Amino acid sequence: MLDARRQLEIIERGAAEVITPEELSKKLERGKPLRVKAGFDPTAPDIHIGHTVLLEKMRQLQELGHEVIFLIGDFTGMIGDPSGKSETRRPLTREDVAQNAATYRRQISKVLDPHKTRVEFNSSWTAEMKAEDFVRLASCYTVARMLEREDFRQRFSHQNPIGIHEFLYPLIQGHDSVRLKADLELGGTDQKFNLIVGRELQKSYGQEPQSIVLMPLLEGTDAVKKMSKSLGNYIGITEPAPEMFGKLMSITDGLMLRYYELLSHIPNEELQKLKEGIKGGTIHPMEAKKALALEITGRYHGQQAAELAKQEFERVFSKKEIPVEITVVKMGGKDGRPLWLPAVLKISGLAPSTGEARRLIAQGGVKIDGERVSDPEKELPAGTYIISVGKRRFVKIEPL
RNA sequence: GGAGAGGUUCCCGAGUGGCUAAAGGGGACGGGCUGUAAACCCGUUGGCGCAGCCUACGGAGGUUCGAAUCCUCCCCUCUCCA
Repeated sequence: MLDARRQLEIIERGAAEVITPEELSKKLERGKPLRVKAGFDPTAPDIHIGHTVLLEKMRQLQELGHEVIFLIGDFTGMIGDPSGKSETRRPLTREDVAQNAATYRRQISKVLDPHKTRVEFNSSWTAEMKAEDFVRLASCYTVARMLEREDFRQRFSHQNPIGIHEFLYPLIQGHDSVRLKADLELGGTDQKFNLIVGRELQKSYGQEPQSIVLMPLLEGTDAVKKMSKSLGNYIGITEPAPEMFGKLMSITDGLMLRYYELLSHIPNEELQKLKEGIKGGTIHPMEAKKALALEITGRYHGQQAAELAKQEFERVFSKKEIPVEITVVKMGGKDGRPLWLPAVLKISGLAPSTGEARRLIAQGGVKIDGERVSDPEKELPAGTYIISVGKRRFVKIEPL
């Protein structure tokens, strides 16, 4: 095992907060593998690279020789995290959970070593708890301390409802740490309160409290809001390689450095050099971004696919050539009559409506075989054409 | 249970009888500049073979030559009191 100081350096990379570094350092100095816990929601198993920030941290800990537990909160999921607005959740069935777990297992194997990863479900011990066990658990915490949690505090002061059962969420999550005898728990910054409850509960149950590493919530491709599916600023890890590569290339330089810090496997020293190189002008940001896109795309699709995605990117955007893979749409007017361009754009999916198509043409966004067209009433005789809208949407039209 | 506020186009949000396909902002898209960056500038942002027509301001009716705007009923959201 690496010495404690080096380990801590690696663990702290990208972390928003460590509670507390001194305490964690002491644990590491013992030279024994730590038991590391990270909990995941049993819903939404279709993960994006924002979720992988936590997974990458888990991977690092695995490589440092620690025992990593991937905990699926299937029991907690029935309560619904209070922070998740008021959406009443449909309780997941056993089959849902099993299926989601399988998806998780498959997707996380791209980051974590499946043989070293212990997967647990918190229902396996929570479902067996008796009423008195819950009472004992609940007695370990006070209402006043519960109300320290920001969203509880706010709702309480605004006289908005707080279900009693919502208090169980942090308690059960903390109790998981007790059951697992966790030395360290990882979570997003939004989980801070819950993880701290875990510490308190461990003390109540006579255990050494877990340390905590909080990871930031990764900003999405817009560089402002946190990555989420509903905001459409995400990069899903199952997206096709060219798509993934392209999205990574479109992020801002600042965000690129953040992605490097939180997602790349390059060591801290190299990261430092990279930052300096970009600042000093010896490294072109675009080259650095290509390397990042290559690394991440390669992680989920393999080196070869990533390399092809890069070539494709350079082909289409640097050399302005047409893509290798291009959607082909066959169409033709009746009796060889010419095709009305806006209709062609609509049918081929390049525009959602003929109105939109007209606008795109008028604004100079449409090219046929590389030639810009400006007449919305343009008609095309039957034939083969490459039509493009903007920089990235291409379709090949062929006669029926 | 009682009192009040509100539901407008992708989102926020103006609009209180015709000049309103509906201000302004955000987002998105297209163009310019570039590194598909970012920032910035310009433009577009209901549908339709489009100088015109059709559909739209929670839903259903009604008043009116004319309604997002006025009336009636219904649905939903929120706030305050109990």
